[in-house]
Amino acid sequence: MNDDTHPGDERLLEDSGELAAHPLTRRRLEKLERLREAGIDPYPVAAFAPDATAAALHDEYPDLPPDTGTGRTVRVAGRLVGRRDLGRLVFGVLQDATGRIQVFAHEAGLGPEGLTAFGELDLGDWIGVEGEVVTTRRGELSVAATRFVLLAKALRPLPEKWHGLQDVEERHRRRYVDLIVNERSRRTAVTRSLVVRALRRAFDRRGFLEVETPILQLQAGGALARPFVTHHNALDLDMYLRIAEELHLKRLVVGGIERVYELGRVFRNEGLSPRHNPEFTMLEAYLAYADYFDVMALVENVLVEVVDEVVGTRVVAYQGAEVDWSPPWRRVRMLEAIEEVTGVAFEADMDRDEAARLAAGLGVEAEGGWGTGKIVNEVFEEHVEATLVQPTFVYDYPREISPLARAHREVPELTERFELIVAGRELANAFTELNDPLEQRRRFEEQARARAAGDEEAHAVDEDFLRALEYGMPPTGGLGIGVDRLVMLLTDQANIREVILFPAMRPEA
RNA sequence: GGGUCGCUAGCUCAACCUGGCAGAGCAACGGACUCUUAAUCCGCAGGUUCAGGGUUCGAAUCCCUGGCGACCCA
Repeated sequence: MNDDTHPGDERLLEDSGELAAHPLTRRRLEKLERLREAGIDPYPVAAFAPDATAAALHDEYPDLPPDTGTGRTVRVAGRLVGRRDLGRLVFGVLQDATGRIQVFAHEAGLGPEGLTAFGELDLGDWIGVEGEVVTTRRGELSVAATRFVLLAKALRPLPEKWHGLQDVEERHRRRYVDLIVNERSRRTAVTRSLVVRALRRAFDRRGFLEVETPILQLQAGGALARPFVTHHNALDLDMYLRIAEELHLKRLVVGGIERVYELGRVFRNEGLSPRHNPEFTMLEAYLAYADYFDVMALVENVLVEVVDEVVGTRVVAYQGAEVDWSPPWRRVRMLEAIEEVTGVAFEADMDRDEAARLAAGLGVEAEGGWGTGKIVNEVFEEHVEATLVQPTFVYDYPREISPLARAHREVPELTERFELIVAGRELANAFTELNDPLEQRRRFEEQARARAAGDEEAHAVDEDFLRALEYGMPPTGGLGIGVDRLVMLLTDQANIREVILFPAMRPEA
């Protein structure tokens, strides 16, 4: 290597912008050009077909003694992430999708020119290596290269080999780099995929039909949240990104799909926080002939299956606590849970001002538009939710905050709704669905009044949904599971951005 | 929206409190080395200290404004 300029440099530099401006990347650009001059394509097509992976080799030869050959020739491919150059002998570290394997490069295998070329590779380059599976004198399983191929040249340097990429902002903005150098990020991404697969399998096995419903909607309903607005040019119409899957899935139950689910992205126009990303993944499922107790059993069974399949143990560490997913999970009525923690006994049919007075005693100031139900819910969220570490079904939620849930069979101010709380946060939300179209209309109208009074998260009246209910929806139980939160719980991640590969970020400065 | 903290070489971090030549390790570059495992050894190079403004003889450092991020609160 030297610093002489080479033919083509001028054009190269013009084409490559900031890469040419920095010495580290400029050297790589120059190397790229020299490869081309030497007739080597730095981005060849289908240049190499690997027939082995790092993990498979380690699995197959776990106990090979040091300094041993196997007589088996393999082709491995991946990114060069480490190199120890001893002159006439070079150790490389190849990282593929399954793990890492050492490459042993010496003259006996590659010849002098080949060895030199191997030494001139940059960390980050993709290569393919063919050679015998051996162990070195120190016992490291390696591929003793007899041939290697450059598969793709890397023009930017990798982060530090030991500490990796630590800067959280940079890890999220450059997830590709994060994944290259941070094992935990890769593991989290894999676990997420396993969780999603296990959820699908659990619902599929129970006879649920997976469907896809509109994300672009004329009206965003099914949850109490503000939607994103977008615009359809051809129709010259403002449209909304969905905030839930609920109303369409229940239309499908009306249509006779008795077990239905959707696992997809929903969008809520709210702030960023360690637990909120504006787009996140929700699984909603509906089953006919069921009530919320049936749904509790379903949620418990499904999630235990997922935990067993993905984690393998039922006690899972989360942020210093131990979450024991072993069923049965505790079940407690919301009002009882509040009394248990605060010592204050709210009643569902309590006068609104009395509820406000009790709440004030607990440091929760009721706003003007809040009724008893909303006040009670605030008290629960403020004082109780965070105390529920082990999986807990909290049930019988106030009607006021549950416009789509069926009224409680005994207490009219309540609904047959539950939330599953784990590690102090809501993981699932479910209810016996409200299928009385006239009652649903009244609930929508209550919401419309709240909306008119300034509550931007209040539910809008959805006439077509009401029309669907008017055709008759069977008794139905429904549920929603926050998939991102489930993944957080199973990967011990405190921040939702760690379980979303490309989390929402403000534009770079 | 408010508060606290952070942003220094490609990466990981010092120097900031107490203003006085901006440093180390890794990566890179030149060299040595046929069994390394964060290889080792010798040498060399690398900076818009997030941006802008202010104070000062002098600012990475102190002050102000802004940007991005983390955490807490709403």
